[in-house]
Amino acid sequence: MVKSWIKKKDKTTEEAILQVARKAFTQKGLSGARMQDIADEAGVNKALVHYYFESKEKLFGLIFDQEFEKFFTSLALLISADLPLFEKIEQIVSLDIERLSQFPDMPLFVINEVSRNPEIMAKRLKQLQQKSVMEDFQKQINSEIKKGSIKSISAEQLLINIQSLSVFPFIAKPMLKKVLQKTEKDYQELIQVRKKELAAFIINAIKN
Amino acid sequence: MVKSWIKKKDKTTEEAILQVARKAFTQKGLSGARMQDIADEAGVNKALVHYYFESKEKLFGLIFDQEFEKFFTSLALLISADLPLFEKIEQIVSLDIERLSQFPDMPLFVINEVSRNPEIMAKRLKQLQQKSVMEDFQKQINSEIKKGSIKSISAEQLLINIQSLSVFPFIAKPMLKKVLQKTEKDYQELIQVRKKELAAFIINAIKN
DNA sequence: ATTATTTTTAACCATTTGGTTAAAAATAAT
DNA sequence: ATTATTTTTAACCAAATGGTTAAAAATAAT
Repeated sequence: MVKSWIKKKDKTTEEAILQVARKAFTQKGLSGARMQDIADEAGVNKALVHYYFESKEKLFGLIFDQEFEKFFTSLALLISADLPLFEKIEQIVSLDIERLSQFPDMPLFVINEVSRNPEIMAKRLKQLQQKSVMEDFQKQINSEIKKGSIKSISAEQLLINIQSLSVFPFIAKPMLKKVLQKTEKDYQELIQVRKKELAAFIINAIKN
Repeated sequence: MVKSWIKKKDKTTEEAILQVARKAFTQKGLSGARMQDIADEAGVNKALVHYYFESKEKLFGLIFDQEFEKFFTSLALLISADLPLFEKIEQIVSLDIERLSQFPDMPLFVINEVSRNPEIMAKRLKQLQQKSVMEDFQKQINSEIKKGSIKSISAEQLLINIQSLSVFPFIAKPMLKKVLQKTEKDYQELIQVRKKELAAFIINAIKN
């Protein structure tokens, strides 16, 4: 419990715990993760974990916030950015797949914990929640539909489609790997192919 | 522990437990579900749950098998069925969304537990694992590509795309509901719209 | 009716789990 | 150097958890 009026020399212990805890929670979930395991893997006494983070729920909450933000940060900005639609789709797909490659455990973790306890999101929604984001995107799409450059579709359905196609292969990776009998290397290759082909797939689906 | 050489009069108790256990496991996962809760909700003593199903793992295994089968049954058949490609896509999407509407907790449960323990799938893969299913599908697609009726795509990528678009909105439902600020009714309506539009979206994406 | 078998329960048990406490060790302030 | 403060630990604790046991209740067989 760092007293703020005292300058602390290093946060390495606290950070080490947080890092280990993130791995534990994202891989095993709130109920599956064990405080003792977190302490052990961080090489500290369990009481120290409580000393820094009070309770399992508080620690979990911290990590959830960070992972949740990873999910939506920059995505919200991109959705309502001032970019040609097709280019925007390309950038969203590209951003998604890069982000997901970097944090592969994140989406299943967030989805899981929101499913288990939907209230957890309440406070955390800031950007996407702002109506203007989806409204602006809808306007852009309506304009394209009117121009006749794309088929009729709602902003929501299009956004769900993009996120489905980007996120699902990461969420279902262990299952898909087995079903399609892929090695890790094979599967990563498959993802790289997706990164190239996905935007075109989506654009073809809506363009006239 | 029903002795098989004796005819048993009713399976209602065993079935009641199984039903309650399914709900518990699909909603809370293996580590989140509690044997005591299952017993309580089924209105029986906890020892009786063990009497019928031995251990938590065994009970979980039973339910996983059943849910896992829901995920793939009839899908494997459809994929390699002798149907025109576009019609096949329509039927797969239709089957998926009906199945998912009926068992909304199933996909996240299966994906989760496979992620937590990939070995769990090993024994359970029968149909899709048979190479002929994906091979037949690939042949059909190759034939269409050669004819020039669709763009180049691998059977695997197309299958992943279809499943992503169908399954993700169910997996991420609590999150999407909050983000898009939908009531339960709104969201179900959104799913119904998808059921109509999704096949066309996919077909447009690949057709020349 | 009596016996055998199956189903169900209450009472336990050992282990795990999140969490606390008091003291020790390390570090900083004076 | 001494004191104050922060960091870390060992030893606990109560509750929860999966599981067991022996006996009772219910049902079936004779």
